[in-house]
Amino acid sequence: MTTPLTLQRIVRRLETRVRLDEEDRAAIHALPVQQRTMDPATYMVREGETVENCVLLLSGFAYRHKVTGDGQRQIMAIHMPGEFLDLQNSLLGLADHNVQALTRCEVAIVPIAALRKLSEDRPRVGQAMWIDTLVDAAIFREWIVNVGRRDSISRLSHLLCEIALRLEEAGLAKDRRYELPMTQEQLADCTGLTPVHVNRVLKELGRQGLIARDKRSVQILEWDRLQHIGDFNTRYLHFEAGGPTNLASAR
Amino acid sequence: MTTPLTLQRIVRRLETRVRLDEEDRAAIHALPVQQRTMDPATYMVREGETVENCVLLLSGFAYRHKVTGDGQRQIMAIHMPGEFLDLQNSLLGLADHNVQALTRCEVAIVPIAALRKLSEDRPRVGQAMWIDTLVDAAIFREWIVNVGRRDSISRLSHLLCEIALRLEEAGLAKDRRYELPMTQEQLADCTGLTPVHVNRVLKELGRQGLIARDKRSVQILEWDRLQHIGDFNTRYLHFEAGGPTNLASAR
DNA sequence: CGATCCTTTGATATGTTTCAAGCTTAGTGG
DNA sequence: CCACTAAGCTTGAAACATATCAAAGGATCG
Repeated sequence: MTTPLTLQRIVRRLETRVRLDEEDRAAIHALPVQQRTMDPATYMVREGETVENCVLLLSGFAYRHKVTGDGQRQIMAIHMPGEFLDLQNSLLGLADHNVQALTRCEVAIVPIAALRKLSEDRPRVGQAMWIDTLVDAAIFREWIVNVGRRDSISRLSHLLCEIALRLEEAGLAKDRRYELPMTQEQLADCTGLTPVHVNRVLKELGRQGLIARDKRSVQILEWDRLQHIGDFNTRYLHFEAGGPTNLASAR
Repeated sequence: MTTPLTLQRIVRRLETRVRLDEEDRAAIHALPVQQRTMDPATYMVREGETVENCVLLLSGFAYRHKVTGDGQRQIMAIHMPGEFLDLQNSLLGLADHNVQALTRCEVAIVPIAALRKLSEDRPRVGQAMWIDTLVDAAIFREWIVNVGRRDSISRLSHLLCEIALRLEEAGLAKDRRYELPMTQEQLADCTGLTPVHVNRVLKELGRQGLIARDKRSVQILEWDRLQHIGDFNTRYLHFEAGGPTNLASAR
């Protein structure tokens, strides 16, 4: 049941922001973990349901979203390998939004009760999980700004910058090139635009020589200009000092 | 230095979501607290600065915001008496947004270091503070939806509903009537609209008999319809079972 | 190799912004 | 207590960004 490799991953994730001691690590290694694979579009959490488990993404992408009364969807976050998905809902009873697999995903599943106990027995581990959710919240805030106050070109530029840096930070991309795991419709749902308009804006970014696309692959050709157009500043991502080393110009 | 009354308030706030024992309470009462009054528009936290203190709002209103590169402002949250203001920034090093007094405020100030230690010594208190920030995050998410996918009438209706319920939950308003602590420009900054348009929409809500305004006072005349127009559902506020008793129709 | 999902493009419609000016209210000093 | 000022509210007309509608062209996968 316990798969050492995935627990190793949890330890690594938590240790990026808080120093843990041997006992902390041991407690994490004692967690009951189950590993699973999920097909694209599988729901990991559904709005209105009680959350029993917490999911750690081992591979693949997932996203949070809500659907409005008239059926429009808004994506509130995208998640990449190494990130916790359900600390957000875990301590709050009923889930207030959906979490869904974007691509095929491998996940580690931990019962909430175990995490809750862990956070009581090993306060520093609890603090690390808390900080993890605070970084999520910082990104939510930036998205409010993005969607509330920037025009369509800035919005998409901002999103492309964020994804690039988060992927690089996670060691999943480099040289400002990556495989975008989303359709244009999903990009639209991230930015509060229509798919049609996303298409036009992406074309425009290409025409201006800022990015190059080939199918789902994105290459940022002019990082500084794209960052400027997207009004993008890394502060809200709260990378540790160090961060993606090859992106000095980004900070 | 320690003012028992304000500490009492912290205990009450934290106890709404996690059961605390005597030792937990004692530890909270041992916190070094300073009380202060702040004029409207005073900055409590400034983007880019290190956060040394955590502020609990005792009276008055405050708000979180960022300013974009071209000088537009987006408000990401408004806070009312009884709420913690800086748990969000506290554990993350540099603040990624501003927190400012909306009205004259009385606040209790606690050094971050003390809170950090408290959360290690008394894990359940740490958990309570964590949950507090998770509720903030839930509200951030709903605001992304509001600003991203609802039209101007829904957006403002939604905001008016949220403020009404949060005030009532805090015992600061009843019968769906309250004093709105914001100018129309600030409402615009909450909803990603222009002040001019906020004005027109408020007029429209009045014309439709949904609300009545007199200066800053707002009375919601038709709760059910306003809630419907605003696509408003309380789930994301994560009130405890019970909640504002006189608002059965709201849940 | 047909079917489905995704992307692209054009024409038109619309909600919201922008600009500009007048009006009201609250606060301040003479 | 009035006059003055600044801040906030209200209204109208024109401009603009983005949405909507519609249809065709690619890609992907069983």
